[in-house]
Amino acid sequence: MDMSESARSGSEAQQRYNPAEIEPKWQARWDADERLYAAEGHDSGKPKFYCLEMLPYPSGQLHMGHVRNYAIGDALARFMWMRGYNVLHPMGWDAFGLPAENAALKNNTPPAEWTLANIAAMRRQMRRMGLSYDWATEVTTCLPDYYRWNQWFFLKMYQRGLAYRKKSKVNWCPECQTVLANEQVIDGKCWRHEDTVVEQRDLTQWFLRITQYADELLSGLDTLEGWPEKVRTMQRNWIGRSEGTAVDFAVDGAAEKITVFTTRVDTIFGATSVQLAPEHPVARSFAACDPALAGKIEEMIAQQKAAREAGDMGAIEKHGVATGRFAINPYNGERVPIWVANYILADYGTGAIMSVPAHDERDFEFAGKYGLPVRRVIVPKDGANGAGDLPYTAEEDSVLVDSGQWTGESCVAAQQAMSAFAEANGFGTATVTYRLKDWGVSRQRYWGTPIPMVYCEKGHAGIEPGGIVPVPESALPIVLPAQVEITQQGGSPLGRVASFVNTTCPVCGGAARRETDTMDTFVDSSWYFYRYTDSKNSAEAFSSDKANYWFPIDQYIGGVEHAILHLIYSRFWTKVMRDLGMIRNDEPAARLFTQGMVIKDGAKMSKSKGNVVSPDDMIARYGADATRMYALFAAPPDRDLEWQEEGVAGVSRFLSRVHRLTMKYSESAGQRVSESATNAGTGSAEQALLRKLHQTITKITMDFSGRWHFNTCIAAIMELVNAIVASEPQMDSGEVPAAVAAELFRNLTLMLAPFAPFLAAELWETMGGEGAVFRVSWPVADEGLARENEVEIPVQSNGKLVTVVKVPAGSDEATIKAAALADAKVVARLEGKTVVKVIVVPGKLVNLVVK
RNA sequence: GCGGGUGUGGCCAAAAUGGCAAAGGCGGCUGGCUUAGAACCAGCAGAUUGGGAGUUCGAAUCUCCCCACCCGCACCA
Repeated sequence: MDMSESARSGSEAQQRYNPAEIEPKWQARWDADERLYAAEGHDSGKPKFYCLEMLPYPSGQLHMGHVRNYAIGDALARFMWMRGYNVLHPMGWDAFGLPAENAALKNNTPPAEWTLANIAAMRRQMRRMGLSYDWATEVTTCLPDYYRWNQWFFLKMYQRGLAYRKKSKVNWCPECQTVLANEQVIDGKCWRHEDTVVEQRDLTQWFLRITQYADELLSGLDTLEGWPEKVRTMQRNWIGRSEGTAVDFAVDGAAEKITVFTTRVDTIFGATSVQLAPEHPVARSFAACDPALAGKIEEMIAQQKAAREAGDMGAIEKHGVATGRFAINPYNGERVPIWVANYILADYGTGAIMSVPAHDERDFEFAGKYGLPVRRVIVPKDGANGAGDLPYTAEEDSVLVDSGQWTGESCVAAQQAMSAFAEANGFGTATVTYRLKDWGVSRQRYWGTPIPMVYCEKGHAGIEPGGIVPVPESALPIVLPAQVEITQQGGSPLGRVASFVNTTCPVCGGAARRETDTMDTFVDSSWYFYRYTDSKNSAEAFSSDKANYWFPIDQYIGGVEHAILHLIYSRFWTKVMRDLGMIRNDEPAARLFTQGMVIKDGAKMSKSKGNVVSPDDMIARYGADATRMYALFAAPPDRDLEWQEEGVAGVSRFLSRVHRLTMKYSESAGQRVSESATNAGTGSAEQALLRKLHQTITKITMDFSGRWHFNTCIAAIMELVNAIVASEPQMDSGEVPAAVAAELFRNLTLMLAPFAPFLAAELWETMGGEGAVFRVSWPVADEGLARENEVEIPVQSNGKLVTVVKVPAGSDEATIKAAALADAKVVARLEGKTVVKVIVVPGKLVNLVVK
């Protein structure tokens, strides 16, 4: 009652919290100050901190996933500034890609225009959110000053044999009208069109030799301790390294041979057939003189295609057909039948296997179905001969039987010995196979980086007619023509631009045609974070000095959906740049954080589900501070977050409470704290408040350095504010001195700054604080003030609470025990019983074990 | 099938190393202020932590089994 009166009788300073007023005011000031969020030079004397969020595709609209991602990064960047770091916090645009072409078709707007307008709109939204980006370092991947370096890298890779062209079976998305990399095919569907089945086509395409780095990409994962284990596991699986042996089987009565890949060469004496993929060349050659077989193989291929299109490869039953031909096992000269089977993958290993039913689940099943013999050649070391059920797949503590000269050896030893034997006798070799394939980067699209290659029509010395000639570096960038008719069919749109296609050979000066495919947009995002360190450089992609200062990224933040695609390409690119001598780091990011999804009504927000919440609406209704703070408060950042508008309203209410309190006490809060608060009086209310304050500082500081449970940080701030509210009478009466109030509100504002920067800036100014609030030093907890001087010790009897006794903080075991046993309730409880044992945990509890 | 994650009041969620039957928010309820509502303010109620067993003086926390949901990978030789 006093309170509302004083609130009403208060001055203008007592206005209500109105984010619609204070946020634009601060935004205007921040926008006008280019140096505000600028990183300092290498000589700043401060430790560096590179805080990075994944750059968005400029669709034109920020969504809640972005808001969450950027709220996390922004809180961290501001905190690190307050901790005295030199922070690089950039933002950019992953601006090439198909949506711009689709929009062009739909609205008849050129992709460039559409994209740049979207970027402007989203930049505006980011500024409205108060995100602390250094816009001077902004990178836009669709501009020639950026993509010329894609071209430059491509040339470097070509020189080193890392970029090459080959004809192969590729994934084709009929919707995108372009090929896709393996990583971009999800369950047989396009990563952008989850209902579109990806087809297989034979095309000549450009590839980047990522497999050359397969081993390093794999072993490097072990060094990435700051990455989520989940992501590392996903990448390990994706790379799919597998050690084994390639063994040549001669085809009986023919010159051909079949090379099989096996990880269990030790079981080869148990091989009872050889199985070929339907597409295997030897299968084809058999089919050529066997129409019945040819028919069956065609059927198999057709069935597989149908299954893939139905997205249901698992449902297809394993089946095969005997070719009537035989292969010779080179270890024992045995003739085994050659089959063609639908479950053998043409593009893994050699597309052919030896089938060992006794020691492989799948071979066992297949042999059972077709009555192929099962021959046991491995037994447990200590078990009786032939003991145990088949298939027997263990390798540990197992030995070979019926395996010629290797009989009696352990599996592991035999694998090595038998590989060596094959090598020595010229019919095999130890081999490593990867699931990872080279990265197909050609796209038959317009809106991407032109591949800097031409085809010399007549050819010249060393180049056959139509041969590949790289464009010289001095001719870069190859600029994307502006006037292009975008259509949905008929190959790359660039192919129809005569002025682009027709050129001259840079070597012989004769007629030449330009490559009309463009690069996969994942090329753009593979190295953009290096460009941030030197985004205006027109002489090189970036200066090594600058990159070496800022890299590795100290914290990278983004969605887990990029665990394979973007994050494996980026790691590859980093290693290539290192080998080019441009950087020293082996990995792009020391720490990676993958935030959870934003969910609404139990499902991921999506237009098709109609459950999208617009950030603009939220900001208009509750303000940017409340919106972003809610995104941090509603769940730990790594978990999925259910968007509940009432929750945003709750955060908004909390902020207005902070505003009201700070305004009410702003005069005292504005006083310089002339004497150290540790010398303040000893009133219990003020002590309690100061204790709470310093406990809160400790907690938040800890959370920022470790696990980032911002939800609990914010909850802790709420607790502090609740405690202040509860002590309002004491503050009004002066029982809590003004100096203490000043200490409280000053620190409250500082702690709020990473989460609600607009309000923090406003309150800081009101209190007469100097400079930008997020460049003030982060508060340091005073342990003496945080410590309780008296602690409550629960006393249990057999684990059940009996009472609570108060003892001075730091009391020793004996004191606590004595206090507990002296308590009236305890005495009553113990009547007629025997205390068997007393457990005292100093500072924690007392547990009496009684009978 | 394999790998990873999650399960705490009506809802979102918190609880280093096991230690007061469990923070904070939303929602609900009561009261104040209001012509009334909104907003605001004061206060209240509400959970034996998916199920079961075990270890322990003591378990949301450790172990084992089971259930549910989610996310990766999936005929990889």
